[in-house]
Amino acid sequence: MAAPDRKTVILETVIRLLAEQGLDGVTHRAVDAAAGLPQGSTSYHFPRKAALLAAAADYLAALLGKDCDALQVGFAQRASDQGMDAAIAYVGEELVSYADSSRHLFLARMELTLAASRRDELAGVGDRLTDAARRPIAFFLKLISNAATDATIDTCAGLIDGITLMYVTGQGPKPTTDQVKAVFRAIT
Amino acid sequence: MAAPDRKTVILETVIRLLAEQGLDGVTHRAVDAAAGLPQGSTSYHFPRKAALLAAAADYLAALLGKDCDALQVGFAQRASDQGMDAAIAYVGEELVSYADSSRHLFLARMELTLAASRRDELAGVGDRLTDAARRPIAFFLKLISNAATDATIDTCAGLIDGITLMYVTGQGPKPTTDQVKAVFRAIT
DNA sequence: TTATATCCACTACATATGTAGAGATTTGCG
DNA sequence: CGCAAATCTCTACATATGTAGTGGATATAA
Repeated sequence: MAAPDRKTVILETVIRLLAEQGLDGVTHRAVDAAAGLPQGSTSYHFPRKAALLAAAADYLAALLGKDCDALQVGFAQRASDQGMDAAIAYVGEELVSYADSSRHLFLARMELTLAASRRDELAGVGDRLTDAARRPIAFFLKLISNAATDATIDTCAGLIDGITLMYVTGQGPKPTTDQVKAVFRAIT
Repeated sequence: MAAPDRKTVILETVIRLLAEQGLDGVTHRAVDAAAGLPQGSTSYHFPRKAALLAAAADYLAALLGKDCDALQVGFAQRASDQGMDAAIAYVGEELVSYADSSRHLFLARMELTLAASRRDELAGVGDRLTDAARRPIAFFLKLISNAATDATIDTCAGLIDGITLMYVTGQGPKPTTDQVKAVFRAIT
């Protein structure tokens, strides 16, 4: 944590603002203020707004990647300590509790995915984010089922995102591990 | 179609802009221009931007309601003409083809739901939209299964939204009727 | 018809925003 | 140290945006 890089501070603030205020809450000045940096800092490091958003998306994808790595490490530990079943249960629990623990990461991803789907300057950003979000799903899918094609993974990732979105926006109940497992089994 | 009401033209344009450009593409002047109305028209009818968005959301909810009504009428016709199985198949097909036919309605709903979840001025908007989107899901669910609780309907609506969102943003494959049915069966 | 209220087109203005640039400051390195 | 390069802070400016106001057109009712 010692002396966090300026750009990193900015990108983390962008992700937080995306989650809290949406795309139009992200302005150069708003980022400066929210990060406690002097006005002009964000403009200096990311003069183009599209580049700022693209950089934030890549940073977000990296964060998602780290979470997925941690998940796999946690799985491996439990698999050797408590056996396969407990390890699988752990991954399932982590996936659903992720809706709470990483609410802002999820919301930021939704904002960026939506924006990327219609803004040419953000071409590719959506794919990188989706790929990062797919990884833990694919991991879990392969744990509980042997037959997991790309199409199946896509579908499951979409399903998980959907119930998470409804939950996170206050429009639906919190997903449960059993539901997730049932859905996965139904698809595969 | 004769002499469409000014406010209606404006609200339809807002929904189109929401889908095409997102929340930050919706400004009073942009709506005027996209609707081919003189500058100031949108400002006159909806001075507050929050009121403009709320009105657009209610209009969108009404559109979704009409589509659902049409779905139920279509179902009733086919049920008497071709029997129950064909009627159920029809509803299932309509639900998945909706991702294409009403792409812009779906995207606008996502934008508004996301915005409503964090902006106090839009309180209630998200609920009305979600309720409208839930209706056809609930209808289909009750057709293919007898046991359909509110929680089940919520979950299924979220699942459908998720795969639709991934498809519509170019991040996933097009959902199929079989998948939808399988998911519904798994949940109920 | 006239009176009246609504609807409409246009203009005005304060603020917010993206972007650029000019100095000041810090950092890396011989 | 001394100097060059990178980094930072601040200011400036053209445009975009939300919002208000001002007449004129139009419809409606007595």
